Amino acid sequence: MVTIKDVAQVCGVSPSTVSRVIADNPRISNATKKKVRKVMKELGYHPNISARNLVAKSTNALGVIMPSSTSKALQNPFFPEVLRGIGSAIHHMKYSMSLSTGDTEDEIFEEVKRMVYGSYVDGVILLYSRANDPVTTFLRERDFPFVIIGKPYEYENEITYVDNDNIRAGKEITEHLIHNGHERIAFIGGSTDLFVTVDREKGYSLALKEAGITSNEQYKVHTEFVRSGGEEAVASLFSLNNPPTGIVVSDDLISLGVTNMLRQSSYEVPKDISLVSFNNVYLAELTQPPLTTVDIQIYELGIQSARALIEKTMNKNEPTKRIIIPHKIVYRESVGKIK
Amino acid sequence: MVTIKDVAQVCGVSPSTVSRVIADNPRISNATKKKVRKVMKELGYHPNISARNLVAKSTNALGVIMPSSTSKALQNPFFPEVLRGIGSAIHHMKYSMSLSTGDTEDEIFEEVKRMVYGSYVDGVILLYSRANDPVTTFLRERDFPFVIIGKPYEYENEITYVDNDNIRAGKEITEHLIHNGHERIAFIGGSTDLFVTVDREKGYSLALKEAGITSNEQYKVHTEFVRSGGEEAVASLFSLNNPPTGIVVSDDLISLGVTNMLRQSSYEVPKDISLVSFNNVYLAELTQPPLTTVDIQIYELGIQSARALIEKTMNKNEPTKRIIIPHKIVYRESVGKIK
DNA sequence: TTGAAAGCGCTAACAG
DNA sequence: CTGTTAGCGCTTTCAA
Repeated sequence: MVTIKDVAQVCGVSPSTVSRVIADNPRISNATKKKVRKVMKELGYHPNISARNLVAKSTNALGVIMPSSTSKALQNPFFPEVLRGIGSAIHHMKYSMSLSTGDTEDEIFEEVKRMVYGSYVDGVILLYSRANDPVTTFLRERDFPFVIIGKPYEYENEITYVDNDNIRAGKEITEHLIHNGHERIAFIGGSTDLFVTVDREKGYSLALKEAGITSNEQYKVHTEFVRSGGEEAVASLFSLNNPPTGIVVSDDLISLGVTNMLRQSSYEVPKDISLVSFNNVYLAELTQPPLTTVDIQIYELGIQSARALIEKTMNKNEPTKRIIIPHKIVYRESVGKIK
Repeated sequence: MVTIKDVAQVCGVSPSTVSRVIADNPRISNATKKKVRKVMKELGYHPNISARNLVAKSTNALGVIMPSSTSKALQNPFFPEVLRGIGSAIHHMKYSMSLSTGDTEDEIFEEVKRMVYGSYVDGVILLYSRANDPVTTFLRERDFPFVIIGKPYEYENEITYVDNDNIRAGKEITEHLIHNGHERIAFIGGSTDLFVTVDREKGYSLALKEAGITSNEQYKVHTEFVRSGGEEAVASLFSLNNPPTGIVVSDDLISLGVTNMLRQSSYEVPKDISLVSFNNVYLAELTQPPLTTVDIQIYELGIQSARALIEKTMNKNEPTKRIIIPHKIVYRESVGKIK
């Protein structure tokens, strides 16, 4: 391995001079800079990160924590897409990303501790937001820089987070159904442990209320991402006296499941029933019919969270921020007009 | 930050003793070990990784390289699933994972160079295999430890890789169609730049040949993951004089698209046409009907690649290996009997 | 504009 | 069984 000393020796300068050239220190003459750079290239010199990190007491790396993967939820295309966003921001800032996937809550917590205690990373991005999350508490108590993608359960004002305005998005997409003449509108969501679900449902309720439609508890269904149980829940929706004519589904992946249950019961979208959902992952245009869905700009969520976190690591008392990424509705063919 | 010296001082021993306790060196008395450990806990001591890496000249970290994300292919649930596998292996070995997503080939190459030159990682896992890949060449020429998930394009005997027996899998799944009476069987695959596609198609051809079915070039279609163009390709399949009664599709995600094109043309699966594919991602059971597909054990691909790579980094002249992960066919409802 | 020297936190001979 | 010492590769005062 070629070190700073080797370069220095060949150049006939001191190691510190070489170091300064690397940092592009303005107090080094252009002549020496040029010479040193030439030699660095010739010898194939590359700075050793560990050595640099040791003295700098910082790693220029961010930790990214995936949610517990006990459920199949991780197969949601949401994740590769945020990772891409984070990756892009990180690349441009010359940072690196340390990824942690953990099967259980404990495993995740362990990994975070390793990252933080071992000074593996300068900050952490949480790809989930859960109630009573030991990780969040840990990070908060240590005052270790972190951001959440999604809305924090507690201490909302003390935690920097990047999210969509899910209430508004939920409202708007429901209104789209209303504008198309729908009045009997159901909501199918994932676990209520997740804030996204809750917020999107809030928006749904709000839209109904504003439109003067009385909401119907029987129209609200919560199901896991996985098949099991989901079918019955949806089936029950259609055994009602007044089955819905439109459904707001909280996630494209769930929509896929719903579409198919519908088809099994010989309901046709959008003729018999209209469907709208959220995320606009690649799948949404692959289904038949393609889904009208809220594009939440997943990639951008990734970029912004990484940027916000990097700012925080560079300046410990950067103020807490709440960054809301705009959404937009993508109109496709899953919605029909009533009457 | 509490260092080894602090612990040493409080314990009244030398730093090296503390270091040895950390390494659980057998030549330290149990008494001191106990005392030192107690103090470490009390002071909240955690070893500094950068310092350790500097002297150890190794980082206990693996780099993971995603394919270029210009195409939407990255949204394939395949990726979160391999990452989980890798993450699991890595966690148990107390390694960490540095993830690189790059938009362009150049960006990817840059990141790999950073990882390798900067000694960020001890080895690299490539989540793709492409012809004329500068990254592969770079790694090979430097003799830097790496493994490929998939089959290398060149130097197959010199590169450790983890893959399925895609030819056999392709053969078996095609035979399943044949056993159900199908003779006019088509193949729809992704880009032929990918070895997976090629191998699975080989298996398909082989099965036909063994069954004495003459293969038909018109039955072979290649389409990108993305919608565009895919529809026409499939449509052309059904404008033939003798349209197929069964289709082997090289990826569950493509299957999803195909199913929907089929439905658009009022073909019903499995009544009018049978469909089989590969990967068994979560989606495969969410479609209507659920897909008969080859489970390639993505998670296991991840685990094994990480393990193989770690072995390699620990022992530079660990022999080159080819690790084949067994597949199994998951029978669901997308296949019908002919006659 | 450059060099000398100290030190980041840890490990590993070597010595005892 | 434990301490002393040197050094990993880099940055950064301080001095010139």
